[in-house]
Amino acid sequence: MDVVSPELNSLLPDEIMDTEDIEDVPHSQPGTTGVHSEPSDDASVPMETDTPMASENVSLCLATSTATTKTTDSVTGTSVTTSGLQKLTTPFTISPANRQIILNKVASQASEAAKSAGNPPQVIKQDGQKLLVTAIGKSGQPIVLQLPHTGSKPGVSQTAGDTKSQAPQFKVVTIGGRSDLKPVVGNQVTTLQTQQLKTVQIAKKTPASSAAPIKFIITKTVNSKGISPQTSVPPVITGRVLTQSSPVMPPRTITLSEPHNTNLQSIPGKKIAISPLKTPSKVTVVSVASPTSSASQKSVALPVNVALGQQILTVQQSTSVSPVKVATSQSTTQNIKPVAVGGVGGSQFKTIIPLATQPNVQQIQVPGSRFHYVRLVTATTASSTGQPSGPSTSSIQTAKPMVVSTAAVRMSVPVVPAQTMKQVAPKPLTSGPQVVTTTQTQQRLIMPATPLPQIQPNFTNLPPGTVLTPAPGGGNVGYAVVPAQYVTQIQQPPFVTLASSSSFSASTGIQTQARLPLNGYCDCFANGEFCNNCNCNNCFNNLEHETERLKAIKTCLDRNPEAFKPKIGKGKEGESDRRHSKGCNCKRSGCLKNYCECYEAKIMCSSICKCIGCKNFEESPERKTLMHLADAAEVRVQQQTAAKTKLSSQISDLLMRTTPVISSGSGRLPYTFVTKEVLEATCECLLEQAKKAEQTHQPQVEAERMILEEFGHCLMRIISSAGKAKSDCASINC
DNA sequence: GAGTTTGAAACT
DNA sequence: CAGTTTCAAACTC
Repeated sequence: MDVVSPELNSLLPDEIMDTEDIEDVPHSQPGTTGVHSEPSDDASVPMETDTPMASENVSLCLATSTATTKTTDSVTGTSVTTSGLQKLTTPFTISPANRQIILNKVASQASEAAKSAGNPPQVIKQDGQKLLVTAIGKSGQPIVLQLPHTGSKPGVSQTAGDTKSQAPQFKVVTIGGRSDLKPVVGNQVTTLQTQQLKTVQIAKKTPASSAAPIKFIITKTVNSKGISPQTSVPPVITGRVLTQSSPVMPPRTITLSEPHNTNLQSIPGKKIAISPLKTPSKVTVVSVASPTSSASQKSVALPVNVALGQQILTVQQSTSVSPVKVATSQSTTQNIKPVAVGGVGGSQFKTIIPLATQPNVQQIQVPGSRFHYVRLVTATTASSTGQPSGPSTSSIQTAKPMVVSTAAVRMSVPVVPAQTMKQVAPKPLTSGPQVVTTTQTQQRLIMPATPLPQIQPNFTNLPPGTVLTPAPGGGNVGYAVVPAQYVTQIQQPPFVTLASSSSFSASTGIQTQARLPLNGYCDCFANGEFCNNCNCNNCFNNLEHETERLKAIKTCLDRNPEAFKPKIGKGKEGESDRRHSKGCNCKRSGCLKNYCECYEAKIMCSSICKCIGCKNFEESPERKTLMHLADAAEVRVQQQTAAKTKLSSQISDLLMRTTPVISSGSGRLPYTFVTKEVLEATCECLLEQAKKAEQTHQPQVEAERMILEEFGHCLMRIISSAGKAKSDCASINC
């Protein structure tokens, strides 16, 4: 088990790491989300609950303020004690012997100690235990994941030739705890005290927000054996989460069943990037519901720590099993649309769906919408038993996949709204199942970085973006099946460098860079959108190249964490509502041309601007003149437009009134009566009237009036003659 | 539409 | 952090 070091995490872009502005997504029903290890009558018992807790802010960082967690490896005798704030980024130890995973802030150190003592830090491999998961902390309680005994693992059928695959790798991500975590049948989960899970960043902002409910999610793979872990937990397939020292609540253990044939490779040095430094704004909730569960499917907005701007990709999969139910109090549409997750307006959700390998995904363009929608056309017919349908995952087929109800599922992943949401999608360089825990206040999505040999049986068979239904009565948590591509895309080069066996990532990264010009991104990309109907050449900014695209995004964020943030944001207190985040640097344009980003945004230059000869300030006469001219021009345009519209309307009206009388029958139009002779006669009349006025020394105004009056008389005569002619013609015809 | 100007971003 | 380069948008003709 590896965890990204704080140093590495510090390299993560702010969008990913910063969560200050993120607020909880309201949960309609606390304590309703749960994970079902298997279809069973116990579906009503969720693994996690949504009960709001005070100071429930939980980040991926497993932080404990006071509680001390101590775990002892029965085999190695290694004891790890942790106390104080604990970040998940720190490695945690896994004790194969006692089948426990200990989230330990000093795990790395303990691991070193264990290693020096002859105990390999990655003990998980030894037992071939596959999945793990997370923690859901409950107040004050450390999380211990207990792995199932591997002694008798009949179902483990590793792919021939892959020695590493036999050694399962566990990815554990603990985000936060919930107070009301409910044990799932056969699964025992102990929760940590919320305070322990609280991250420093969160603590700074909201020490204890009772209003912010914590939502945690546990992702697990369930053995298909259908064995009820509650009564008897097969050592092979179950992992167990134990609660330690829970002063308030009794420790609860969640037994996590693991797939028999997981191919995850345990690669030392692999780390899970979990925002160590900053509290994740939202935690992606991945919930797995028991297929047999009668509970409706629920969708959860899943923020992705990819600052893509404002796109929303939604994947909707519907099956006849059960209706989709929005886990959050918000409507389905709301899940799709940007949701004010954070206090900062503009937070938006995006559902990121790797489509490269998903032929059944359709990209939907919504007119007038900046959001991209993706629909999964063909719903995966994942059976309630969770049996993988894909042959590719044959090795895992025996394993009982997580209870994935593929009934109607809907997932929306909020993509990092530039300044509102920051989250981390930890990318394990090695493929492996990952545990996702979430708090109500924050959701974090942990996605498999690479093709998940082991967990795929459970998830890969589902369409990307599929939301695994939470347990009936469970919280507003949904488990999203996210293809590995997304994780890899989100991952950054820094992670690659850390990976001991990062050949995959490194190679892909190089390839991506070669194919995607880093400096030549179009507006679509800059806006976090897919290119559509663009004139791009060899465009990779599309769903077909989502992997490359996300890598490029990650690269951009590496270089400039602000890359996808809107440049025009809200100013400080007392300042203008809108201001440039960086300020312009104009030298020759005087900040009065669109070269200036401030001017272009129609905002004044501020003190942070470094422009020279700036004229874009409130009192600037040049600016005022420019504005006046612009306003005048705009007014003129509007007037002209209005005049044209009115004239057009009048003409149409005139034609409508005259045409039926005159044109009917003979089919001649009124203007056909205005012959050359008629015009000449009319003009002569007008000239005569003008002469008359001149001779009588009438003032100009009176002369004009006389001429116009004469013109009116002429028109009346013309119309009258036309009508008479029409009438005569009609009578003749009769 | 071609050429020039400009400034942000990337790069060193 | 400063200087240089690159490049696409804005602008001009």
